[in-house]
Amino acid sequence: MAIQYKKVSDAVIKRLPRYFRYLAELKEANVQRISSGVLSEKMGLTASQIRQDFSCFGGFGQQGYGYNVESLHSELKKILGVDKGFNTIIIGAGNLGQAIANHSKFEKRGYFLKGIFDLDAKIIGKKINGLEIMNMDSLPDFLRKEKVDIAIITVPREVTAEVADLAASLGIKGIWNFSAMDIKVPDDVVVENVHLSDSIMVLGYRIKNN
Amino acid sequence: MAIQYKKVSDAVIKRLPRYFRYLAELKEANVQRISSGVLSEKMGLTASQIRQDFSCFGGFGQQGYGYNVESLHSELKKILGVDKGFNTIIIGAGNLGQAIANHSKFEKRGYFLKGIFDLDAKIIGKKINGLEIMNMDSLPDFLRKEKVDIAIITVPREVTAEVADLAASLGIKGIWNFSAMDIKVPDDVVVENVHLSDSIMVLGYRIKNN
DNA sequence: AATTCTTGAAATAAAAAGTAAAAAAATATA
DNA sequence: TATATTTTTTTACTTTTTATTTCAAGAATT
Repeated sequence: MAIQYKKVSDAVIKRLPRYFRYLAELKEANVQRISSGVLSEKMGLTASQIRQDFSCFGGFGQQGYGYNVESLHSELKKILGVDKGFNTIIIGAGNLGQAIANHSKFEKRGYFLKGIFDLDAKIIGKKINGLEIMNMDSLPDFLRKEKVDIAIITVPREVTAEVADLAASLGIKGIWNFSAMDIKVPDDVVVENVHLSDSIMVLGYRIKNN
Repeated sequence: MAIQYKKVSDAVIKRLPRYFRYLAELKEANVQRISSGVLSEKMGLTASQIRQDFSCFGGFGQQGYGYNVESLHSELKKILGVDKGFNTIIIGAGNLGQAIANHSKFEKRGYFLKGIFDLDAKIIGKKINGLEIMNMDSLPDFLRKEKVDIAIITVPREVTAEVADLAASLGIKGIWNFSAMDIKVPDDVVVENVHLSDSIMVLGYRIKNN
């Protein structure tokens, strides 16, 4: 694990994927080095903020030179855990669950889909992106055999709590929650919410008040 | 438009949909009134924060009584614009676009899908949730005829900027951006990002550092 | 060798967010 | 009706978080 001297602030953490995206772009464009000043213009941040952000994780830059794009990109990869990758399962093979399962980009970026589960007998057995939808009943056995880090929960509201509890009790480390509902699990399980309906409501509010 | 004396902070705005959800639940359960204290326990916030949040938009409560669930819910509805609703279109009818189009909950909550557009000749004409996927070419005409507030952009990275510019130039007021890319549009267009890959990376980071 | 860049770290400043508490208003109770 | 209680509203305060500035030191370039 990366050495971390003090707690990194939330704002910084949320910027990391964005840095990662820009670095990937620069790498793509065969840019070898970049200074915080140039990057700041590209990203609409201040140079000093960028330097401070990176310095939370150690000194990746070099005075008089800037940052090496390739190596900064791979540092970010490590920080985000994308280098080793994460195993995932999807629970809930509805529209959204299937869309995520089909989203090949996630595989490329180190999030490996190992299984898809649902309760609906009508779709169990159906293949999505090469994986058969399995019965929820087989989830405990499955998780005992496979090491899975992340459960992607795309089930209806009503069963969300139950599913989250189950996943947590089976040793899942993180939940990516797409249900319009708050999840309560022990502290050793991390929850990241994607509340789509909340998100569009915020958009609506901002449109009204813009 | 609701009277707004001073700028409401971002943190408050982001909590509004959550309040809205909880109020809906209470209404569902036929709860008539609720005090900030009781609500705070339910939601894991302090009573004082809840009162302060609501007071940004005017006094909806009554001393000695608390908040009337029904009327607070409908106030929130107005604040979020859900009462009048928003017309939307989806640009990009891939996996994610189709999943969103099929997500009937949005309709119920005041986001009305008026059209789906794509470039891919193979899927143009196909019906999703009762709407035919239209050719991007017809977008300008379509937007001249229909009053559309929100463009939901679910196209590949490469065309995101172009599509966003187009939508903005045609009078769209808000963009719900699902592309893993930052969008730059004039200030009269609001952008709300749902960067799924950013979100899962943050989850990964947190798992590693939990 | 001198000059120019550019980082990293510490200190500072600013902003945002949350908490607390007094004042006011309505309700409930006796 | 008077009084006690509840609970909001509003303002002020505190804390936390976030961002900026400054500057010494190191590296590259000329």
